[in-house]
Amino acid sequence: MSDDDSLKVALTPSMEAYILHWGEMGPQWGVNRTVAQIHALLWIWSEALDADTIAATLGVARSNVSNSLRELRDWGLVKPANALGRRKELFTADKDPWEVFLQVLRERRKREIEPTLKALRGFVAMAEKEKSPEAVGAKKRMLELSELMEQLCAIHDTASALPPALLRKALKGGKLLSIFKS
Amino acid sequence: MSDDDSLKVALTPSMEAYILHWGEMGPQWGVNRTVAQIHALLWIWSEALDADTIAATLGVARSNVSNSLRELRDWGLVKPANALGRRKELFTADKDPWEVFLQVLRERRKREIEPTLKALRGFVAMAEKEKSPEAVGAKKRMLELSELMEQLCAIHDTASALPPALLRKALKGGKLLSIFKS
DNA sequence: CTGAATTTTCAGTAGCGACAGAAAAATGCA
DNA sequence: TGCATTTTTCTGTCGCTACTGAAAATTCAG
Repeated sequence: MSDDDSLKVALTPSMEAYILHWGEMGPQWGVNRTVAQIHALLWIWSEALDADTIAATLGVARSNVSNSLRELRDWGLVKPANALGRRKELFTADKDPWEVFLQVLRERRKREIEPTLKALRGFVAMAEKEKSPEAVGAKKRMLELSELMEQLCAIHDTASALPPALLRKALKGGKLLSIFKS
Repeated sequence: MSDDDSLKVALTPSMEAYILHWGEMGPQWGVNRTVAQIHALLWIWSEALDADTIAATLGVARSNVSNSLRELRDWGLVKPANALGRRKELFTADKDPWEVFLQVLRERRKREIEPTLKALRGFVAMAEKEKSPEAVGAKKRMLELSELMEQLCAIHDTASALPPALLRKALKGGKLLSIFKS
């Protein structure tokens, strides 16, 4: 706590606890601690914050904040808020949990699922030339896996084509669940 | 490739490519490269393999395989196959992509979602005592987030209560998608 | 019970990513 | 256009995790 306290934002205990917890979760979701903490801070704090304030509040280097903010922008989770009359840039995060969730889903699909699916199809093509029994079984499995991924993508496509409000309502109301039971 | 080649299993090019790719994906899903590679190998290979063979095939230390296999057993992704008359233990992975996917879902829920949900409820309780406008907004958001997680858990519960075959059929047939459109 | 085969644990190492701090670049007001 | 403010890039360090190889423990045949 040797930082410039004058910039710090006054976190309540619950906010601090939340930010710390989120920071621990981050690594398991493919972003590092600082990135996750910054997102947590911007998500929980109503007003937009500038980079220096974030750095002071979280007790990390200014440069670290700069890099982390870029990553969050690449993820589509943080956007610049225009600073009326302010010199410093301000940043905010979308506050709607569903939007955040769906955005992470979109991004992970783009970054991981799609490339893997493409690679998988390549492997299947490669396996066409391989005639051993082992190779035949492997090819079959790789094909099944790619089909699974395609199905998941199709579900995602349909769901994300809907107006968000409708999607949320459908899931909340348990209407979705009924389909499984019929 | 200075290992004992005599134990190695003969991977086709497509298998090798698949294992390498999976190894790269692993870290983004919360397991390290070796763990992911071993799972890929056991998944793609029809017969059960012993630890030494795995080590030789992947070119990693025997002890590394031992630890990784334990982790995979903890994830419920690999199980010992009884070695009829063999001294060495053999291991296999479930070959069904859907089963693997659902198992990962189950496990991640148990390890990450549930504890976070519990923590979140604690934070909300903590926030009850905090009366500033900022704290009120934060509490509201944390509550919304916990509700989102509860809904996702409910969907997961319903889906996993079904016989697997039925679930797969529902998803494949696109029946699921229709609910969104109505 | 003894000793070989096998697995697990342990301690040390190496490599990689996160991070801080300094230097460079960019921005925008006078 | 010059200068102060702010942001980004760059370089080096630190810490952590994955990994190896060796030692310890376990298992099992004879």
